Amino acid sequence: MSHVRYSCLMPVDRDHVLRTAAALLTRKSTATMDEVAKAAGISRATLHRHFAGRDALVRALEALGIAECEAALDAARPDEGPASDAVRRLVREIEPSAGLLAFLYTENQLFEAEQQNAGWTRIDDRIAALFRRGQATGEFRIDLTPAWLTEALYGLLASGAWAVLEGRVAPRDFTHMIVELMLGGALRREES
Amino acid sequence: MSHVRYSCLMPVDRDHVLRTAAALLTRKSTATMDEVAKAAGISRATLHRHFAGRDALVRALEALGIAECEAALDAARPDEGPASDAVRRLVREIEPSAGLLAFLYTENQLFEAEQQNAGWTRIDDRIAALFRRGQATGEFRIDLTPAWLTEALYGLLASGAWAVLEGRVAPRDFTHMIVELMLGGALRREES
DNA sequence: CCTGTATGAGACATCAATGTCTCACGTGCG
DNA sequence: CGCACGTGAGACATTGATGTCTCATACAGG
Repeated sequence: MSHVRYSCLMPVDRDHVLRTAAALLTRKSTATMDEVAKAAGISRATLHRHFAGRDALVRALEALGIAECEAALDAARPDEGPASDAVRRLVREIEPSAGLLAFLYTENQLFEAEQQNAGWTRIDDRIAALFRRGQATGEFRIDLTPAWLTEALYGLLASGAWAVLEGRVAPRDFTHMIVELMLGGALRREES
Repeated sequence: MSHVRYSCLMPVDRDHVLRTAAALLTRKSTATMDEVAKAAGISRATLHRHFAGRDALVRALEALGIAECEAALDAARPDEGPASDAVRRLVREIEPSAGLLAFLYTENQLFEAEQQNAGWTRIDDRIAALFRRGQATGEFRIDLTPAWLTEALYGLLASGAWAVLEGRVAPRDFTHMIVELMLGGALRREES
């Protein structure tokens, strides 16, 4: 794994293919292998050489999404300082992956009875733990369960990604919109 | 259109088929016509007699979703009283349709360049107007745009519907969880 | 220069879902 | 009773995506 072999005109960059596929599937979750290949600038044959099939591609995207989520969680230091600041850091870190997350979030509805990737459970637990910590310190209200807050955060990330995609929200406002709604809600606060 | 003809054992109830389909597609958005027919307790042939194809079925579901949303908006009286109470009424009224809405919300990602049903625009406008009214009266903060609040409400409704479906949230808490997060956010309020 | 390797293009079979059709059955109605 | 109507079951062709294959090409390295 130390030396990479470059051979032809364009030595297919697995990571580039995955990111292109993620961007496409975020917009059109039913895109065909042919469309994914064209979007990545490679032929369908080559795409199929690197990912055995559509399933394998989605699984690879899932693995990428999990990896990015965990990296975001690590970078957000969810155990340090006020929980609200940690939530803000988390959303900021996770923003670049929001589109991919939105795709996987809806795609996961397909994983019905099957065992879902253990990575998601780990991420769910870490995020729920953050909200639980905030409740323990008195920062967060306790009538909203950590599980729901976690789920809601996913939903808002997906909504935010789509809203930006369709031009209903400015990209630069993404983090602010999500964090402020998530933490403060729509009601105007009495100056505290 | 005044008298209905009953003919055979089970005179297919169009509304029943639609609601069964909605419930199924909420759980498995890729269900086939065969699965939809089985879920509704009719044969694929009969299903196809009532809905020309999958497209027609989805369109019918869209029309149903729009109708239920508008009915919920009417019942919620969005122009009366405090805007926050109106939001609460709206979520309560829309709760039974949340599953269908969640399906349509993700399905709409497919309506890429096509003209989306004008009904959604009308609903978007009415909900956005409610948030705008709340901002005008000083109830709602003004740094979150009405368009984003509307989008976020859709996202939370979908998240809530799925969370209930998977048992992560108790059905009876649905409205409370959504309204409280939407309006108040996760932060604990200073006693106001 | 020659070989190895990965690609692009395209042909091909396969499979699942769809849409269409026919036919037999059972019920309501005349 | 007999007719009309809607249904269920199943056969059938069609379509679109998928997975597999072959072959020509182009570059890298020896």
